[in-house]
Amino acid sequence: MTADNPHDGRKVRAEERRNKRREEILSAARKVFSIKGYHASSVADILAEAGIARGTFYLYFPSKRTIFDELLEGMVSQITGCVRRIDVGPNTAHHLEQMFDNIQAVVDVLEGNRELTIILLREAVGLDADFDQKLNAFYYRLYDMVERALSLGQTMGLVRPCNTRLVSYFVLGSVKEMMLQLLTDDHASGLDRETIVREIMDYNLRGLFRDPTVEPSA
Amino acid sequence: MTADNPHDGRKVRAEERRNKRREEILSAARKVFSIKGYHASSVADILAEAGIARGTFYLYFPSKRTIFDELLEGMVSQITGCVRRIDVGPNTAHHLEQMFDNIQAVVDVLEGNRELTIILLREAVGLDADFDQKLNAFYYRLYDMVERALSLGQTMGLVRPCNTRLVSYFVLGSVKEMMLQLLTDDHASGLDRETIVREIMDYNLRGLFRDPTVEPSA
Amino acid sequence: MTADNPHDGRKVRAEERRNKRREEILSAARKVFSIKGYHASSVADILAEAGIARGTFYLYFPSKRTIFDELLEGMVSQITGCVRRIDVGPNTAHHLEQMFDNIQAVVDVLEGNRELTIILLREAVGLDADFDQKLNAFYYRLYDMVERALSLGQTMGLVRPCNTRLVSYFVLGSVKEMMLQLLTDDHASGLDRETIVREIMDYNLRGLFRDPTVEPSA
Amino acid sequence: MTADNPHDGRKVRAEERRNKRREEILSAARKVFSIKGYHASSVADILAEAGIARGTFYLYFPSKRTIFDELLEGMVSQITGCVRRIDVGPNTAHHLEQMFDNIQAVVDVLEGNRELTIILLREAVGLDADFDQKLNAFYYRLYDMVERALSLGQTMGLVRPCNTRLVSYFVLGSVKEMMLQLLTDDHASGLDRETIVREIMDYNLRGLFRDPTVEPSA
DNA sequence: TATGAATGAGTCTTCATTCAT
DNA sequence: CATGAATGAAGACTCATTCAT
Repeated sequence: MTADNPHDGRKVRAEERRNKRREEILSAARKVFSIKGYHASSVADILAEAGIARGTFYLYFPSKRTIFDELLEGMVSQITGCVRRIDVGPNTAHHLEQMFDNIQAVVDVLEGNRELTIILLREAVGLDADFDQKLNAFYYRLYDMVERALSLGQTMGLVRPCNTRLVSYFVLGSVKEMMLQLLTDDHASGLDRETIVREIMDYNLRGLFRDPTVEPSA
Repeated sequence: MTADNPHDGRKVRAEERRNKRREEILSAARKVFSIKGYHASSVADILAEAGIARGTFYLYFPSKRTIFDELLEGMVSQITGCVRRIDVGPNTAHHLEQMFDNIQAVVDVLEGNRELTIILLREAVGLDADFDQKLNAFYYRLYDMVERALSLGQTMGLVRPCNTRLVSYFVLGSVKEMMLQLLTDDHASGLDRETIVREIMDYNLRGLFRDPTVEPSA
Repeated sequence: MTADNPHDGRKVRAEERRNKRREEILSAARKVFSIKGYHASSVADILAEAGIARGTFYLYFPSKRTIFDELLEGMVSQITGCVRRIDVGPNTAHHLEQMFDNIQAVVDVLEGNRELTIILLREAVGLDADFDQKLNAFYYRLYDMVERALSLGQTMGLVRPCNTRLVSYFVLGSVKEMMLQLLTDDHASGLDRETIVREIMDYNLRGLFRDPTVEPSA
Repeated sequence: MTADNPHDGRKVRAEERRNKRREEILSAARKVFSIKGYHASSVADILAEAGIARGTFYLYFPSKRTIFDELLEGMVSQITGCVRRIDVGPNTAHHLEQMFDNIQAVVDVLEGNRELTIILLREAVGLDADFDQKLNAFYYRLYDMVERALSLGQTMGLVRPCNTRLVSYFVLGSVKEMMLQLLTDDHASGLDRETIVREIMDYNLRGLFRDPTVEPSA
């Protein structure tokens, strides 16, 4: 059971090599998908990018579709994972900070996974009913988080009266569109993360706060 | 010269029948594409939906791709056509009204073409370089319109200082996301157009206006 | 029964119109086939050339294949019809004259039906087993005529000993190739019929005659 | 560096297998095309003949057209390659021998590639402008060789005055027709190569030589 | 008789997946 | 484990022929 068991050691190293290979293929697929899109990308493209043989691919992934799923699942869980539920506290600033942190975290993840983000925002829709379902579930979860935050804010008198469901669409939609354009258009980038997040906050909060005297962005 | 010339009459009726058939096929394609997406839809699906034979399809449209293009082009031109450039006048209310009218017009078009809107918002990306180009051109045009309106608003002291490009992404993104969700989710609809437009205006304007005392929604 | 029976007259005129139409279509098909070849020619091409509707074509000919057959049959019977069996007479010159006349007649027919000749020589092979059969029958008949003439010539001591079958291939082959090239290449034409026939005679006879002192071409 | 390097060995054997398979498919296509002709042959026919799956075909050849081209190109280059330009020497016999060798070589190639010859002589015309071009270029080259040989012969006083272009058509035409008939008709074969070549020589030379006392065939 | 819209069998080609080596 | 040749289902498109008007 100890690590110095030669049998286990071999196993471990084999496992490591296998994982390394897996990652290489995933990486190649990520690149290919983000450039050409799911449908325009062939398994052959991934093979070429990864420098492996056809059979090898299917040794690690059961299908083209599966590897795409896995890439997106990873992205989805990263995003879901980086968002923290707003902690109900006594003072406003605290909530704002949490919201700010959340947005910043999400933007960080998106920017840090340029390729996956592009895939998620452009290609991950309309593949088939199965996948649409999954993706919808993901987005619903995000909508719900935003919606609950809004409701909470309304209860606390921080957020003006509004249809929270609709506004949750607005909030996520505005972020999605901006991120996609920023990552896609070469001449649209060049903005630092700070600016981006502040613009998001300003845009959203000034529209959401009942009390216009609050100044969210320092 | 009169319409009751039998020859002309026959011609006219033939033309009518032809257009009717074309519309039927377009309609079938619209439905199929909006449900299954471009790639998952086969010409056979369209034939089945339209109740016609293979050859008939190609009698009216040269390819699967072409009919898809035509559907989207129609949608794009409807949207582009219903938007009026904001007329620069002396008083704020006037501008707001114009903006309101524009948004209302767009929302009307989108709601009136549920299937096409779904296609436009979900599927019309990543098909191929050619089409992406066209679609980008369309969105750029919209971005520019919004951006120019924002700049004008800033000049006139109505709009707070902001990165107008980024904010144009926000504005369109929020509307796109909301419309897609509204048209896609069965339980999310049920909102009347009035409410939707007012929410859009509130959400956007309260974030954009420098003077928070303005009350855009009556 | 007389021609002035109004009913018969109408019938006759109808028959005439019908034949005229038939000829127009045949003519259009001839042109189209000779330019684009059988396979590259579509029924639509013929319709366009003839200025008729799809259905009309099938009112006169049961299929694309049939009209092609008919064109070639016409050509074949013209050729077969213009060749006269060599009349066995006592003197050589007479035979030569007959041969000369035959060749001249064939060349006349071929030159007078440029389009059909091209079709016959280029396209009328490899269509399908059925047609190949027919065409072979036609050529066999020609081979046989030449072969019998050669045998006769040998019996009469005019033709040198040779494999008459092989030589019949040579004779027809040389004429076929030349005609095709002459009709096909624009810069190869310009030769008058006289020259062509004399060259054919010289080429063939000087090789076939045992007695080299004979001077076939005047 | 030696051949028994296991890696190289495997590579070499793989290459061999690939070539073998290629040849099998080529062979199947050759057979199918020579029997049914290009247009009447479907890729499915070739697959059935070769005993392979659809995909396999396209693994070795990009299209039906391509494999046909390759077959003919091979035949064309074999023919072109086996013909030697007549070497200008002082005595007649020498020239005749060279001519004889050339004809013999061509006949050998044609007889040794029965199927390809049939394809070349029957089908390789009227496929499309592209291919007709190629084939014409090939024939023009042959015509030119014959024509130049004739001109040379005329200069040397060996060949009687004649239109060398026309006669080059005669010469090639006679050989083409005979070969096609010989290879196509089952009952027409049975002649040995010697006889065939001698008949060709006799037929052509006795018509071309000014001096009829020359006896080309021993 | 003439029309031309409709038909659908037939073909080529692609590409994700399998499997023997 | 790795390989890449082989597979064959699936899909787009053509065009000769039919038939209702």
